[in-house]
Amino acid sequence: MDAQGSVEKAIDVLFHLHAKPTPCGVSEIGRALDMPKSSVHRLLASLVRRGLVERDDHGRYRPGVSLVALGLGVLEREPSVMAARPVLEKLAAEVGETCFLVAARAGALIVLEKAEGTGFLRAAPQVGASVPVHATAVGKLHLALAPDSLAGGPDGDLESFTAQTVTDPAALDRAIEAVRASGLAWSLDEWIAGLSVLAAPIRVGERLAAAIALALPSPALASHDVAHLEDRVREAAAEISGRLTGGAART
Amino acid sequence: MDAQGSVEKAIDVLFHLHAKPTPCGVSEIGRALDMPKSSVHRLLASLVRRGLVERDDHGRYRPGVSLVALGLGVLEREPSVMAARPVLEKLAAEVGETCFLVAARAGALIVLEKAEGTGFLRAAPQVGASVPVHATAVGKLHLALAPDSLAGGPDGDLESFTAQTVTDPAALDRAIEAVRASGLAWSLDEWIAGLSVLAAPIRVGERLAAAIALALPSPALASHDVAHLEDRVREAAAEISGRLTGGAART
DNA sequence: TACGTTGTTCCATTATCTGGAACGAAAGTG
DNA sequence: CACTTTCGTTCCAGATAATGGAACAACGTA
Repeated sequence: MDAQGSVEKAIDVLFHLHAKPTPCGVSEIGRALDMPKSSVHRLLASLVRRGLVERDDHGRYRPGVSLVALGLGVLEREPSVMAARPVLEKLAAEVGETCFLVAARAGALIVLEKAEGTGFLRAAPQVGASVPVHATAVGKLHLALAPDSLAGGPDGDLESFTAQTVTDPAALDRAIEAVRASGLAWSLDEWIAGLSVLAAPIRVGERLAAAIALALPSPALASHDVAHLEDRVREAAAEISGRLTGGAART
Repeated sequence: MDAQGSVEKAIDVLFHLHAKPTPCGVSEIGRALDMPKSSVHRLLASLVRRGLVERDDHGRYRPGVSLVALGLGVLEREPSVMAARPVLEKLAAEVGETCFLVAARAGALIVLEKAEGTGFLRAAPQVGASVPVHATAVGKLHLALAPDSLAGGPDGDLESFTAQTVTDPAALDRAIEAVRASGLAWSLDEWIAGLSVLAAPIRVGERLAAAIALALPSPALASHDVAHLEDRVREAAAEISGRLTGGAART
């Protein structure tokens, strides 16, 4: 966690600003990151000069708007996002629930895109956020189909989020085997109580490029035709796969 | 444009990666930014360690997924975005055309949010991008109602984008006066040929907090009831203003 | 008013960044 | 297939730029 160079310290400052919901002052950051005020001040000055950090009316610091262009640029660069966006929106509108595009990046599972449904379950994970592996549908999907894409095996540290979280490695292995057999993954209240997720793989060739996930409030499972949901999610994933391999990713 | 410290150089490298559509190599960046390979390599290593930069299969460098969390975090932090999002979506769905939320940040006009319509005109500006001042509807709106929010007066450098761009300062002043009188701003092919935009101010108290913009292909103006469009955009802006002042910005 | 805290500036010390050169590997070329 | 070019990476002495304590001024508060 220690910073080695000035650029890494600057990035740490940036992430601290990002983590805090309200603008921060120099002294506060210095105390939190154990850095002298003058260093924080100088690093912030550099960040401000490049627009990564701004100052509000009271002189306090907050993340700057240049970051949104950088962040959105990353998403536009991802072909899977471009291919998945319309499909996600169509699926979300049909089913009325929120669905996500998730992929393994830098050894973690990152939410790349989201299409919100009409139900109460809005914005469960944020775009850009990372989700746990062993307690989510997309995580089990990756463990089953592309375990190498995730850093750090799920061994030993199976954190328990809810009473339904699978914490026994052997049980997790069985679940993974079931996912491999069916080509679909479920997560029933295993990460967040009341949240059930159905995930399907998006393949390009033999590789697992990403996963599509449909999130529902667990009680809503009773009022849905589960077999139909599985078919629709599978179809959507296949459609995205087709767009990716077919090369029709242009706007 | 010259970098002074290592953090600013690192940020310059980051922006260069963002500007290039494809992943870059160390030497290429060094040549473009006039920096020795070894410096670029070390800066990139720091950026990679913090996840702001990633490497593809061929070892080349590209912006990393950490940036999307940072960028999206900035948007979530903006109350105007949270307040405007549902209104923008509703307006876009009703009119069938793309509409934007634009605000002045750091002396420039930044697109904060976008709701795409069903027409052909998709994604004209990107979220996070900046738009010119004197040739756009939102720009004239800001010049009329809050000129101090924009850095650098529009004097002298009225760049001509199309044949319709207003390049005469006196004519621009007259246009600004008309905007101030009507409370609405139009841009007819002044920035991009074929693109017409209608903008209305979002006020919080006396201050101009942001602007809502409805973009249409210029030929579509004939098939729309322009007076009705103006009313709807005005209503939408008023609704966002109300959400901002009413304090009902919670999810 | 006196106090505590803030953001900012200054400056000598030295740690850190610099950037040229050398290296092995990979890609391109004859 | 050998040759050449270009790539990414590592190394290291020199020198620049980062460091952090102290002093300063500006608010906001007791």
